[in-house]
Amino acid sequence: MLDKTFRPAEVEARHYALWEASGAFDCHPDSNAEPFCIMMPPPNVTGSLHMGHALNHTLQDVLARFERMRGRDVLWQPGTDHAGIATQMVVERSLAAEGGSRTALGRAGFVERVWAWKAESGSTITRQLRRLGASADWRRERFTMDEGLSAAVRKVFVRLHKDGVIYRDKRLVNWDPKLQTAISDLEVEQREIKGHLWHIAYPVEGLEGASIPVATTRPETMLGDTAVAVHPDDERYRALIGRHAILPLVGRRIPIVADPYADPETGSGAVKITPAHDFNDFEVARRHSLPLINIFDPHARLTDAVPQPYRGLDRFEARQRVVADLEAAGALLKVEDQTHSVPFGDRSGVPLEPWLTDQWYADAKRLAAPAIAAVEDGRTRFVPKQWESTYFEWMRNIQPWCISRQLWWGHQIPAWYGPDGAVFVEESEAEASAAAARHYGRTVALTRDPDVLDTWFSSALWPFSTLGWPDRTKELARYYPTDVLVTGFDIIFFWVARMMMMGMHFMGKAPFHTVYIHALVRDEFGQKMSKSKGNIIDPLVLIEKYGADALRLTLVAMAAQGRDIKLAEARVEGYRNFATKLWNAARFCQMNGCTPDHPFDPAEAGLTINRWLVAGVRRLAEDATDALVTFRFNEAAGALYHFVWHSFCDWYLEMAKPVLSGDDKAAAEETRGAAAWALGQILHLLHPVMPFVTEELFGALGYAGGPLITAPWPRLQHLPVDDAAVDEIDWIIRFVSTIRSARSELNVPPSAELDLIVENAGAATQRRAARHGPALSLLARLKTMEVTADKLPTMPKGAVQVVVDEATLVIPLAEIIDLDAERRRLAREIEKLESEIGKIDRKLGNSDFLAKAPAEVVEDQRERRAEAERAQAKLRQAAARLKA
RNA sequence: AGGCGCGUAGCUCAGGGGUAGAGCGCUACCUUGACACGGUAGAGGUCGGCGGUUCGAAACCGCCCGCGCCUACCA
Repeated sequence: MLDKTFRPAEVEARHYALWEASGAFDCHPDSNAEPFCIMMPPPNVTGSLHMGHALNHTLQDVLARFERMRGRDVLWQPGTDHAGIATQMVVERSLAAEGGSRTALGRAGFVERVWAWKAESGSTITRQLRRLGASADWRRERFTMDEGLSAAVRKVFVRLHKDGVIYRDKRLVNWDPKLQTAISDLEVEQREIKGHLWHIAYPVEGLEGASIPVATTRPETMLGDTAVAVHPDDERYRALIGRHAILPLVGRRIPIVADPYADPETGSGAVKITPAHDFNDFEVARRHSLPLINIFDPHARLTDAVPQPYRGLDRFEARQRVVADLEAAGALLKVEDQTHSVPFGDRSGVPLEPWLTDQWYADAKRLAAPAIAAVEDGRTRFVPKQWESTYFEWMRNIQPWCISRQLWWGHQIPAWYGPDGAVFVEESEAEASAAAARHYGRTVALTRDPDVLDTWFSSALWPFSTLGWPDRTKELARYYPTDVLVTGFDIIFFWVARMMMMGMHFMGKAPFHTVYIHALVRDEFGQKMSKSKGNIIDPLVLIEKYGADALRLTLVAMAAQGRDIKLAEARVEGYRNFATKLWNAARFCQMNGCTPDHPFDPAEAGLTINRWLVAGVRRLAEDATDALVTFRFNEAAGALYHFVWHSFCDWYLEMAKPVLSGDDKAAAEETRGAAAWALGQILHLLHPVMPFVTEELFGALGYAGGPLITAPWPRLQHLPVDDAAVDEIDWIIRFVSTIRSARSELNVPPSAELDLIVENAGAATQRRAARHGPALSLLARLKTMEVTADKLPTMPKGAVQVVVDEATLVIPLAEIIDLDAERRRLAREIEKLESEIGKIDRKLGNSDFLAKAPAEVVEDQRERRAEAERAQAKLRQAAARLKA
């Protein structure tokens, strides 16, 4: 016998281990089944499970389990990402804690240390994904720095270099002075900062006492100025164009140039040009052949290129010093408060410096073109569709991708330099040496480029590198292109776009047919979860408290397309209650012999309730299937929740009770089989969302063909939908609800059993009442029920009258009834119907409505009016009889 | 500045040209042999505002207001 409540912890561990050991998660490359492949977005190896992971992997697991049950050969390819910067920072921090440092260890020692860290701590996240129930094929788990994947990276780099897509260039990059590395545009986080706008007077050479005012938010950069620009049409400064200004504090002669970049409306209209430390200024300098003066070292401290007093100062100290000196020199015109955005490193959290360095770039524009086309013509579609415009917007304006990083942890760039700086890009040192020997005509010593690649470079290859590329493996042929990618919108640019580009370039096909973009999980007030706000909800805590199924159902039920999820713990609790409800429904079935050993043919059900049940289950299966196929996860969850609770438990099992304990043995037997069948179908349909509780119940009730994880998905389209049975049960629900409502409003004690008279009963009502007497009595708490086609000649004293269809239900309540309450109730009902009739009359009185609305809509309104009027007449009559 | 999304019950949200929905919360009653993590019945809404299209708009279109996010720029 099942316990009174479901206890998830023990069940989850047991079933997960069984599933994994039984090979249920395994793909079958040799099978004849149609493949279905999902590439898991590899979580950072440093990661631990957060709500975003929980949502992302729940949705993937729902799809994987659904398609597996539908008979597809599912490969859900798992793995982790080496996460260059993040991992290097983690290991550096732990080194620092023990008094060591990266530089003290040296490169080889440090990398070894990171691998040791990975061996010890790198499986945290995958262990946690298992807790969630993720049914990935863990045998195939990959890591972006595995040898195979690393070989793929080298091959891609070399090929793209030979194709001219990858090249080396000296230009401004976003430099992170804390991490000491370049980063890509995407890793820049703009933050609004309250700062100042300093207006500085630059004296003009040859014009005694004249100066040109410039305005800046970064006064320290003036030390690197090499020009002042004004707009060519700006009357105020036209006379100064071609002259020179004398840079205060430095004394350098710098030209005053005309350039449309200078906006007369902004600042003073004259803009200082610091080409080595500003992206716009760099372009201006290029147009005017201005010199570049690099005033920062890699730590963003001032170099020897600035006057003596400032050398070696940190950029923030330098600012104070420069402002003070300008003021002392009388060159500071004014200072205004100004809010402006400042670029910060998303990992380091410090302001970035545009800095001139040699880096490796990928010509993303070239790679983007086929990737754009693939989405334009629908080879890859985004769900929801509006994300396609986000993708297009970025891809069509894509900038060169800086792919080198000055780190130690990552894929070292396969480029070697000869003694004269000639570069040899090859997949191995031996090949590079050979190429160099050919180039120089002799063997030379080569130096390898110390940089590593952007982490996203290797994840861009994930859809094919994990399948064995560049080898032509069976898996690659079978599972690429993959079916659906499930991910968050925050990495469309970082990852999705780059996989599209690399997939098109190297495989000739887009890596997925569908990209399903889900929302962000926020706290219950809509705030982004963050450590600093302290509003993080830990999925593992929720799993422990409510079970993985409850968390999964919550996330799935709230995963409406295109909307963020505001998660409150109360929601998880509510869905945990659903798991308990399901559990108890199964317990009821078990206690009443509604078990699968009782045969039932759903196509041949005899009893009305069972025919109704079959129709309901069939529709549920269709709805759930449709919803999952179209990624409407929330609708699938909603349909399942509603059917199980409000159809199966609230009505079916209640109506089944008198049958199960009744005298009709055949009816009881059929109902036992029907309940068991329906519960079995429900367990199948719920399994992708709630794998643990369904698997447990499936086993505990003795269903055959387990485990459920590999059981076939219900296909019930062939089953009958008996409209007459549906109408009949709807009538029962109306009948019972009407009586309950009256009882409640008149404060009839729930325990009181009533003697009911149904008068004016038509043929259908008489037949239905006769067939469902026991159920009606139980559900409406009746002692006796008398049904007559006639109208009662006299009303029993103190009788309540309610209307169901054509019949009037007369409930004698002489001892119990509160006559005033009953009068008020009737008046209220009549009033309600009156307003409804009024509404319909306004429509029917509109000749345009009659002329132009579809006939069935008009007819429907007429019927509704007639019905309302009939009910109202009966209630009026009842009110009259009550008085008498 | 541009783009995208959102505004529906106290809260969190579905829905979507013809009866206004769910969960939670709230109120009353009920420990009835599956379930109090439960049952029954209820209260609660001019669907952000203004126009337009339509026989009919909460839904479609336009504008406005408010909120959120993304991208770009900011001397």
